[in-house]
Amino acid sequence: MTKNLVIVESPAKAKTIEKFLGKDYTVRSSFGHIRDLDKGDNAIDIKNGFKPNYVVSPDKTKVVAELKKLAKESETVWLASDEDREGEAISWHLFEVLGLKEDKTKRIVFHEITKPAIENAIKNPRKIDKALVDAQQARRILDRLVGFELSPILWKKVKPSLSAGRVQSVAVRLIVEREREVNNFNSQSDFRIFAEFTKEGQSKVIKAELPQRFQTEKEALDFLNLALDSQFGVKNIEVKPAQRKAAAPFTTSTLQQEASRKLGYPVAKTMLLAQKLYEAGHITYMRTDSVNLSETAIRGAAAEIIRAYGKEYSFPRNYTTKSSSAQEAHEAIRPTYFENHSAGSDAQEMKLYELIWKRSIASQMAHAELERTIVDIEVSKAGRTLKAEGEIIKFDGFLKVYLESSDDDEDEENAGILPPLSVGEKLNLVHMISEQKFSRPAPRYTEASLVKKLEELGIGRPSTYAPTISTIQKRGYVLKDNREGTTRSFQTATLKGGKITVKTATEKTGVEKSKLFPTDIGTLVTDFLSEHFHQIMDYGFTAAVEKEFDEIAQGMIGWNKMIEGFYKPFHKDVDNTLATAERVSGEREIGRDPETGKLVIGRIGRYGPLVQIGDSEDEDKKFASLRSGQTIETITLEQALELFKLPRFIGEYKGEKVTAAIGRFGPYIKFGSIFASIPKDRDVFEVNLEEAIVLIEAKIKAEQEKLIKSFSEDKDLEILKGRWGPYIAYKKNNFKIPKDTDAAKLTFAQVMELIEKQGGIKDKKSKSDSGEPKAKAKAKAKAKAKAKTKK
DNA sequence: CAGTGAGCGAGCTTCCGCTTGACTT
Repeated sequence: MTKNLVIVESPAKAKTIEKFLGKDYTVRSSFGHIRDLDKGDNAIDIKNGFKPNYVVSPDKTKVVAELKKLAKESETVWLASDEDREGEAISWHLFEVLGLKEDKTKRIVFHEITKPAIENAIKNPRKIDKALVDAQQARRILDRLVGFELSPILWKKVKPSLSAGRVQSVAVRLIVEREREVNNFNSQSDFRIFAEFTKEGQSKVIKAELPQRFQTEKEALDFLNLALDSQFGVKNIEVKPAQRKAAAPFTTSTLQQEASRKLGYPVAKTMLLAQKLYEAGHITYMRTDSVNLSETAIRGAAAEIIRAYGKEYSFPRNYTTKSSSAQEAHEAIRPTYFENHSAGSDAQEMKLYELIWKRSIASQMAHAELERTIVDIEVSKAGRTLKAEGEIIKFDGFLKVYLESSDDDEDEENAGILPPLSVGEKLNLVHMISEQKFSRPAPRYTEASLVKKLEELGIGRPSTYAPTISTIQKRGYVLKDNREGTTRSFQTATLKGGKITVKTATEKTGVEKSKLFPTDIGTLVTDFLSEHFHQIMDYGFTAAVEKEFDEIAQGMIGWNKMIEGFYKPFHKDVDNTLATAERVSGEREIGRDPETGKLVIGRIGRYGPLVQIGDSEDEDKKFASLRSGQTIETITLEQALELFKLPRFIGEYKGEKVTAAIGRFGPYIKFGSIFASIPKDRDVFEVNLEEAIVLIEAKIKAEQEKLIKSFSEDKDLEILKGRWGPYIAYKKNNFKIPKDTDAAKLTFAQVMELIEKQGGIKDKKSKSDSGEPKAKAKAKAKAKAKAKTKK
């Protein structure tokens, strides 16, 4: 029998709070939302004011049953879910589902998990804010309406199983548009002048640069020629104090960005590691949009900074959140105990913890005091001055522990220390270089920079950034990929020892690592949705509906009124699109085949993007799949024709033809019935007979080693080595072997037992026979369940 | 359109936000 039941969202939080509250309080967790809209078509009664039909989520029935029981036994139930829209809704659903009584229920909130905060919350209970709950219902219903009306359009007009939604479709659009920007970018070049000097009698190099840029190589060379006859001297020295300030402590989004830049973690990995640190009690909650720190945290950080670095390094303060969409239900992400400089159960967790610790500590440390020196160096004959910059750190402050990285720090070379100089002083030129520099397009998104952009647009929440990124990749809209880049030449000239040498040098351009690229399907779907659902695809759509949700939360409008206002025109577009829009395949005319004069087109087929010679009427049209990295939008006629050169005849081996081609699993060599994959570093168009024979022989050998064991009891039974380890093959059926068993030692009886356990063999040919295939049985069960709910 | 082991054809797919598990089917 408990007096008080407190319900929070997270079990780790429950554990901590229980300690603060003592024995009169039982603290349990709801594990997030306990109810959601029903799965099928009867989730929302559109004709009846969009009345939602909520059901307890299947994985929550146990939690709900337990909470119900505890609630019944308790004198007071304290609903302590987060203080934001979703949290308020969780409390309301709990109230409804648990059948709570108003006079025995109290709603409390706290933004930080500290004893005073919890005690204060208990002293100040309130009622459930129904207007805020309604705002959440509107959000939920709008997302369902958008997602479940748009996706089926894609199934009909593009391809089955695709999806669309308020968040994901805009995320894909960002990537598609960035890709087009990059591909259409017209790179311009100009010429920059760099120089290095020394002070008389010293070896320390002073680096300088001409602030102006030259448009042509001739202007740059003219400048070098003038410099050739020039004297160099210090014309002016400017010394300015400067400051650098620490960045705010981490939110989910900034944590993901920094972990990506500094540690190279994908966002999902960062969240997984953070979750573990949180569950172990090392850090505060990792899904937050707030930069706020509790009083306790600020005091704790200050104490640790003073202890470890000294009083002058401490600068306690709080930060304010810039993002307007922030709901600030939690603290910033920080260590629970600042005195622990290290925590975590493996190297990756420890690195992430260290990053969080440093960032949080730095946020409470003093500004760095710098002295920036700018020296103008006169080039006597040219009438222009070069600039040399130096920076001295007078007081390192927070830089002692942490410096935030930026996405493009290529140009960002730290200014060094300059030797003492005086105006009028002569300098010796070591060398002067003119270099052609090319402008660059906006960079393609990484997972983390996409999260940053989404947050700026107010799209998505801390709990959904990582899942959204994985969804758009799973749907095949977006691909995380690398590009090798191409070599390009640039002009450079060096003035050294009274001589000018002109040279053409080369550099790599377009190298990409772990960047997000749109696939053909991603591009196609984005164009389709943009054409027919301009409003949903607008980058400001979420911000606009958020404004209306806020009005609902303030009681200014009813939620069903808002939804109705949105749904009427939206649904009209849906009907209209279903009725009138053509099925799309992303077809693009690439050119004409010079041999036959037939049309060459690119489009998306059943198995993905392909090029085709001859239109759909053509009897002898030919097909070829695109290779990875190629897209319908960018493939050239030359590249397309190249694809038709496959399969390519390489030569003969043992009297049989050897050919090379590209299949569903990549490039391969074919020899009789043998297929051997061509390794990544070899080109399918270049591989020669000698190399092919090596691959063929290796494959034959692998085939021979494939058989691990056969059985005299039954010739059809074999244990084979497959792609995923040993498996049992029996009469065209395959069966798994448990991980920890030695496949070679299995006896006939053991193998038969394994087969029996996995449902025995099924006749492949005849249709209705012993035992239905698994998938089918499942589908049937589902259909039955559906029929039931409809009644 | 086409290749490795399964599947081979009827009925399914899908949204966004909260939160963690997991009976091995």
